[in-house]
Amino acid sequence: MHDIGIAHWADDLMHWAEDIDRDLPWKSTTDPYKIWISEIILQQTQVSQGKAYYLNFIQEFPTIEALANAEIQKVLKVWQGLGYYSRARHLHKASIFLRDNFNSKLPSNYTSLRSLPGIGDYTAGAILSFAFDLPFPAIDSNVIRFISRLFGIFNHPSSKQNLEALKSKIIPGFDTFRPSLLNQALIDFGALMCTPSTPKCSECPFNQRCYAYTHEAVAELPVKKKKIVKRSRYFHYFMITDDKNVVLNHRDNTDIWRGLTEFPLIETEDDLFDSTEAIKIINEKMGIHHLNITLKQIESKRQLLTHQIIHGKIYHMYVKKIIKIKEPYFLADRQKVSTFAFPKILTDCIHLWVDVV
DNA sequence: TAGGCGTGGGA
DNA sequence: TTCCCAAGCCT
Repeated sequence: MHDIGIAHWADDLMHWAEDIDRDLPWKSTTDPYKIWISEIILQQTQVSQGKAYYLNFIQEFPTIEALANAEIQKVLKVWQGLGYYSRARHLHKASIFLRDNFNSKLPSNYTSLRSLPGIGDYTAGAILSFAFDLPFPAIDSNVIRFISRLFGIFNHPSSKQNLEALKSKIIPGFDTFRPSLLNQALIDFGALMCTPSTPKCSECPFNQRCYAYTHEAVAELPVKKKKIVKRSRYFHYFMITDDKNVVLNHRDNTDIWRGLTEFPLIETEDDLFDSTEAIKIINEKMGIHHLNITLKQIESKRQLLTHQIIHGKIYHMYVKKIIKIKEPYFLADRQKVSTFAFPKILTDCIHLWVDVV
């Protein structure tokens, strides 16, 4: 492995960081709770997208207790549109555990933090260093990219060996620099200078020492993960309403958008769809018996997920008066609808109905 | 270890 | 359009 010596590169990194002032709301606090929330929100999420959610989240749930005492539905609602909803469920679950077992405080040791749902190696390091200034690395994709390029680390990206190699470069730096500052500098450098595409090599203080730059391997590092194969799925949603209510369903625990709310759904193998089949299901599974049922397609949307392409069609069906509905389906009026969290593919249609008075 | 989990933005 | 990837974690 390419070795340039810890003292000098960390020294230069910290010097670079002196001039950096990213005005981000979670940077001006040492409240472990707020740091925790910010780190969870920023997982696989760009700062530009997460910032507003962070501000809103800590306003809705200013403390661990407030979060623990909230309903999960409310937490998911605040999370709506951000994606990776297990983050919200884990936050809620962890906050309840902390309220009941840790006096509503985040622990300041690695083992306890790591045992909380949703907190992995990176987030534990981030909380320990940013909130408590303890010497733990916080190795996110920014840091992986920067350190891999600088030292020419070609390990398999998801191997334990790779993580250990990265750690071994960073940990000695804590002898000299405050963990919070060194970790922040590493992340900022990856985010602002050593970017994924077109990094600012010409103005980089390390360019003459950087393995990737000097070996023309910037594009090869960090080592890329295997390409994801996306599969297509075809969702047919039925927005069944009368003047007051709409029929809804909670998604179960075995698929995407777990815990979110949606319209009754039929999934098919392709885009083709038999409406007589749908009406049969509406009659039998929902118990809606109505003469002269007509379905009108009102929307066609495509939603790209990490592993799936959802081809969604939304049909509207107006029923003069929905008397009752079979489980697990349930009815919600306009006011109640706004308390549920919907996947992005449905939010426009929900507004279409809710906003019509 | 590999696959799965959302959404948005930029090249 | 399509692809990559973004302050990862869980199983």
